[in-house]
Amino acid sequence: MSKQDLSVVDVSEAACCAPLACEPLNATEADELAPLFKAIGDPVRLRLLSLIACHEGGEACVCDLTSAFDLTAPTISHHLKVLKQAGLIDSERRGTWVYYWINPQTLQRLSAILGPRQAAGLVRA
Amino acid sequence: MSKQDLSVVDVSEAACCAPLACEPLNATEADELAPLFKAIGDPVRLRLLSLIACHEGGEACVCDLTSAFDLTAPTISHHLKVLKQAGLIDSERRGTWVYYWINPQTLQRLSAILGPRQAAGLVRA
DNA sequence: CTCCTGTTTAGATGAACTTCAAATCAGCGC
DNA sequence: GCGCTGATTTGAAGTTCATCTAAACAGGAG
Repeated sequence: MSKQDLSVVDVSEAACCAPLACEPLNATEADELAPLFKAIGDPVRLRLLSLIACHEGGEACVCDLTSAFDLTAPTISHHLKVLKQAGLIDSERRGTWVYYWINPQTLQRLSAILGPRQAAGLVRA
Repeated sequence: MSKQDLSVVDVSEAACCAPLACEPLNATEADELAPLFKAIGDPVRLRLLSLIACHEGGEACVCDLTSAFDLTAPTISHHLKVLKQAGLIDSERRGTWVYYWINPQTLQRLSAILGPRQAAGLVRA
């Protein structure tokens, strides 16, 4: 708590246009960001993320997800854990079932890093 | 101007909000997209991509890139190959040096998938 | 042509990842 | 309590990946 709360390395959000194309990521930033992309760099996890995001109410229980794959429950559970540890999703147990939902902030952050626009509505076309 | 005409006007992709959050990716789409994310899911490759994107003229030669890492030239070459095979960058040899540049289309596509190009203004602090 | 620098390929090794089966944990109903 | 269903953890097998060294390839200079 030396300075303000610079908790997460947030990539100079306001300043430039395309974060990734504006100034080179340093090793620290890359080490922090790469695992997020790696987490969605798997077909199963990408589909899981999509299934959760699309599910009504914005959340889905594991049983719904498992039935969409030809994989065993432990495998799905493993992938969900990876996504959760990356901060892409969150979960909560309600009675018998465990529900997962998307963390929009994290997703948005990744999109912003890759994509030029979106930094502000005033960005030139 | 029958109703048929209207029905033809399909706004499947324009109407929705966030590709990933709109309707679930099927296995084929996920199998196609995941490798792209996996390609940038490595700290070295993410930095490489950023270094290339930021370099003046939009392109960088391998010698510039190699010097930014504590890795051997073959390792850098390997990572560049991965990025190129994913369609994220392209390259050309000019005399002694080989130059790499970003393929903006691919990058934009990934950003669009993650980023809810949602109508509402984004976070404006 | 021969050497030298820059880049890529080939092969090898150790770490990480995906997946499963078996076991364990967490609620719910009898 | 006991058993049942849903979900996660554990341990292990097979595969993929990142990285290196050594060698090959490409182009320019002497």
